Amino acid sequence: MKTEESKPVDRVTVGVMGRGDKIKRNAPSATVPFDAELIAVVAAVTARMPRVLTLETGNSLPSGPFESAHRSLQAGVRSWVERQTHHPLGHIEQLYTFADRDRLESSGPRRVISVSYLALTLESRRDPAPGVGWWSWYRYFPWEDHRQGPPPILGPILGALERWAMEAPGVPERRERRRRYRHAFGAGGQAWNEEWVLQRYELLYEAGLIAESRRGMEEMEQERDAPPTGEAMVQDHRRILATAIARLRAKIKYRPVVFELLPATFTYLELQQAVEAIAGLRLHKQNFRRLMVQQKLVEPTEAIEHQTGGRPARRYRFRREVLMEQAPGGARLPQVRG
Amino acid sequence: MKTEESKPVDRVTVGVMGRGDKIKRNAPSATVPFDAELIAVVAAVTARMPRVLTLETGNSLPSGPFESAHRSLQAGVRSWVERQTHHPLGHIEQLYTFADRDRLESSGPRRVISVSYLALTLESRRDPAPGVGWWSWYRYFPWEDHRQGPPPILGPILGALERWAMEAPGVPERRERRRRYRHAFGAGGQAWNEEWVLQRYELLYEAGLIAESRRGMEEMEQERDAPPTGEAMVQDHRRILATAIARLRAKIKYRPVVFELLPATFTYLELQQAVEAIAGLRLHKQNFRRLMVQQKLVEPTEAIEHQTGGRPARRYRFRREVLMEQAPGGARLPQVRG
DNA sequence: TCAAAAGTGTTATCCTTACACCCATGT
DNA sequence: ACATGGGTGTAAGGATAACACTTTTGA
Repeated sequence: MKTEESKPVDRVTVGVMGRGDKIKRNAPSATVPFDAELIAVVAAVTARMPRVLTLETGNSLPSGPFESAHRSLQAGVRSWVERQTHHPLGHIEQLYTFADRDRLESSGPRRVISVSYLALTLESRRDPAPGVGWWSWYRYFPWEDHRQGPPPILGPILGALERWAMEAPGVPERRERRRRYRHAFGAGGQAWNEEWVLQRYELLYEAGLIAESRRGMEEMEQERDAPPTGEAMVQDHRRILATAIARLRAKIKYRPVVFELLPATFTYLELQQAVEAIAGLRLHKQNFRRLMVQQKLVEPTEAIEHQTGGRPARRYRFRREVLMEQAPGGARLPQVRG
Repeated sequence: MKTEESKPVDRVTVGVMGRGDKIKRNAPSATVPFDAELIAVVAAVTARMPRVLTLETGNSLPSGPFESAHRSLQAGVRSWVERQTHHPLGHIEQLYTFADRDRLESSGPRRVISVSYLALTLESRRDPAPGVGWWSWYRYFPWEDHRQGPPPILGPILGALERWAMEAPGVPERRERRRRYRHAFGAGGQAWNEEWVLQRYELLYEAGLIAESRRGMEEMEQERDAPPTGEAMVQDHRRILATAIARLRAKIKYRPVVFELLPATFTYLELQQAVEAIAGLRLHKQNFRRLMVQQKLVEPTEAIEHQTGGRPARRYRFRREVLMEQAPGGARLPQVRG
């Protein structure tokens, strides 16, 4: 897996250069130009499931080249998603940019720079294009949904990771591998941290338990006893999805982004269930409410929802003003006043 | 939330498309290729000042084209910074990617994709290249340093912003402009939020108070009574610096990144002053200490510092283990246990 | 001796967590 | 009637903010 390494490159050119000489900033390079690709993770929550908008019946994310007609990267993303899926986007934010090393194209090796985005919307099913659909996140990451407690798939996965740890050459390596997987997956008495989606995916990848990692290696057989580790995606799209999930799970805690995934009004339970779907965790009802009340995130409407299966519930709306207000979550610095 | 259906449908795909049909993803585009540029904000804290590593005696950030020889974007950034400044980098993270619209080059219009990075290091002055140097952040953003209370420059700036607000065509526009600048700058009874560096810069830019915004408009004279708004930089480098400062000010609150800016051991005061330099705020001594103690971020060493100007102080070291431990700051979700 | 900074303690308040319990409705 | 979810109250414990104060050095 290409992970950006942190070892300094040894290529250090030392030269003598005066103030007048222009340092070559932004000089048109003699190197090959790049293709720029835009990739979108479009997320929604429907029927208590977090979902992602896909092409090719679930095998890839909407994506396409950045073109000169696009006014900006964001505009390009919007354009591609709408063209490919007929779905207009609302809230959108940049995720990450990475450069594949020498992706091969018919016209020879070309490097591609990929800029990924995360968009939050409501699922809409009017006029979808062929092959376009919404799939649960947990189809691709079945070990990430802990709403009903640790999912059954986790046992076999931990077993396979333990075997992987034992395969390591030396004793310290074995210990290190075990420490890492237990830490990432909350095994061995440690707590599950729902934000570490990417770390878990990369660990599985490194352990050869992810289908994508076996690509290219011709006819490498499935490891004996390898557990199922979710549906694969084209290229590294699943990795990008993991990045998006991690980002959203982290962000939901300190910015009011859930509301982008909800209709204009909603009950407390719907709100809580949206957060639960994203975090993959069950939350405490009363305290969740109190949190909303106390942070003044919502205000009541006149509407009452009767399709609750119990007592009718008031519908609330997001207080848009909070976006303008102070306090982006917890100010963890003990400021001195005066 | 949509409640019409209660069955957890896991998949909603409309349309007929086999796995074999290919949607045109990543098709080699007929559009112009791009140059990719890497830009680095290299930050350090020395003598109670947050500093940035610059070229051209303070006018630009280290940058250069991404080349085919680079193994990754990060490797490219490291390579350029070391080549241009002879400074090796430690901690590094991606900031943002943007695409300029049609930057003009000698060979005609070409689009450039810029990927910016933030690096944290210790200042070192061995063998600096000519024109290379470290400058205080606040040379570029003099309104951002509130460690001695609101800086004197803030008065004239608010005055100019008020004039800008009054210039607006209609009454509601005037009101809106006033609301925006007061909100961003903590004027009119509102609190200063040190994280909103980029918003403040962009507001000044929009108001025509930033030198960079007057570029290209030929011989547009300095507005009468326009206050000094810091040193300018080449292109949009100052904007990138604003993004970096904002990011660092936010991140320092929930991730232990300050330690990347400090030597291996340090006193509490040095630690506090580094945070103060970055945040541009004074912090409460005792409570700051308590925060460090309680979060177990540091551990004492045997060393005692005598050059304190007062009672000697113990030197501490960062507990690297915390990076591996739980709790990424505040878990703002009331999880249910069991 | 005094300035300067290190370092300790105490209090009131607020936030978080965890329980316990009642309310209103549809079936 | 009862299951289901809506909605309220309260008490313990921990974190935070704001003070007040003592200690130890160098100059």
